[in-house]
Amino acid sequence: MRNKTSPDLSAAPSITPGDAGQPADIMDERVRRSRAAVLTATAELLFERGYSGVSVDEISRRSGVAKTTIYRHWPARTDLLRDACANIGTPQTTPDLGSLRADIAALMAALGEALTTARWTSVLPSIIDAGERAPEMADMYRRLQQGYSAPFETVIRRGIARGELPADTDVAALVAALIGPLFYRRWFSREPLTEGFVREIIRLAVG
Amino acid sequence: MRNKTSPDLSAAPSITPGDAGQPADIMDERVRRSRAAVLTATAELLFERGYSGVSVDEISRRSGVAKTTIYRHWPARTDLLRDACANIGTPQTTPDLGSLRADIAALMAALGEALTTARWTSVLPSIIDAGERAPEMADMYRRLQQGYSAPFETVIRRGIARGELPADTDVAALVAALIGPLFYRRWFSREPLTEGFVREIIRLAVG
DNA sequence: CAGTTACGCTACGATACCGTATCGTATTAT
DNA sequence: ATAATACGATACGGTATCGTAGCGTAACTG
Repeated sequence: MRNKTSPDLSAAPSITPGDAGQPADIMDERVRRSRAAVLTATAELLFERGYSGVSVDEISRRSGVAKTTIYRHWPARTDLLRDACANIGTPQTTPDLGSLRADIAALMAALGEALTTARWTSVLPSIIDAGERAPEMADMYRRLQQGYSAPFETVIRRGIARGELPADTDVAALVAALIGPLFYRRWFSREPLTEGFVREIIRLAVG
Repeated sequence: MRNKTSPDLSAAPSITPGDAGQPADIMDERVRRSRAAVLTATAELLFERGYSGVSVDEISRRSGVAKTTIYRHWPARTDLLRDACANIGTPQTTPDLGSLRADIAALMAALGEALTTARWTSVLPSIIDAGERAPEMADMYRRLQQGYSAPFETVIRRGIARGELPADTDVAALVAALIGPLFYRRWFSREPLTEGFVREIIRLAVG
């Protein structure tokens, strides 16, 4: 009845790209296993070699999933890479500790920790590079980025509402003044990202 | 007498990598032309496709210089790319306008201008990506980076000497607080980098 | 002007990669 | 159990790399 070449995921309309239209618990067990193994191996390779250094053949070798099977799930290499990149990053939660200073301190400490320890930080430049030329990669990255900036915006807006910041505060600029220097240290100046440095940046921005 | 495969540059000891041991005015005219054409085409390709998207064959096509000639000048693709990358960027001068605020304003305006207009900004993520895995690319990038940060450090140190900043100012952190947010806007958040934004960042850092 | 030197061209060999086709087998759902 | 479905293995065809070899020609230098 159906096309024989691609796993059946048509029962529910496709929502996310890369054919994950079916909730994971209804999905055929074999499909779930293959997809997970492939995405894990892809992430691993991304960490090691960056976006442009990942090949489907190597993903197949590393994951133990046949290359043909990979192409049954993702129509092209770029679709697979987009899916894999969309799931990297350290999920951030929005603190609510009662004061702007405390919330900012918590967010900045978490960000500093992620930037110095998380493996995905080595991939990000290559993802941004891909986004410089591929609009759909830029879209995907935008969502990743907002996962980091949104909590900052939230706590800053709360701070404004509480009167801890002027009503005409430039929220986006303040976010940049907080996150920017940390990113700068990790990827551009490559100096050590210490707690003292983070404190100093906080002091300058909302001191 | 000599090896027939590689241009003769042995009269003076090699100083810079990628065989530019000979000053440009003593160099054989043909060598000078070839090197220049290749480096120009390479830079062009870097702007268009990023570090990992540049191939020697395409450089040869684009520059009109035979691939064999390219390999007579650079032993490997990576050496050529390193040379080409080392010359991108907008050379920065260190202002001396009498006050810290004026110097900072001048530097930040120039940086903001470069980040919004210069073509090399699209290549930088791929260079940083290369540096994440290749130490010699990281070294090359470090020199590029210092071209931007050094003028900031200079004017800040002068400001400290003048008493415009506390003697215990964390110079590196202040540089990060100034440059970081601008870099953040250009490559990470991709929001418009306006003069108002630059002013706000300056105000927060040295307000 | 003569000898040296750099260059262009073509042709390689080797490798890596993308994406597809085919066919038989194993697993899952019904 | 049985039919539907996903998977694995192998083998492709096509392209794009990297880097080298050989040979004739053009250009520069002294």
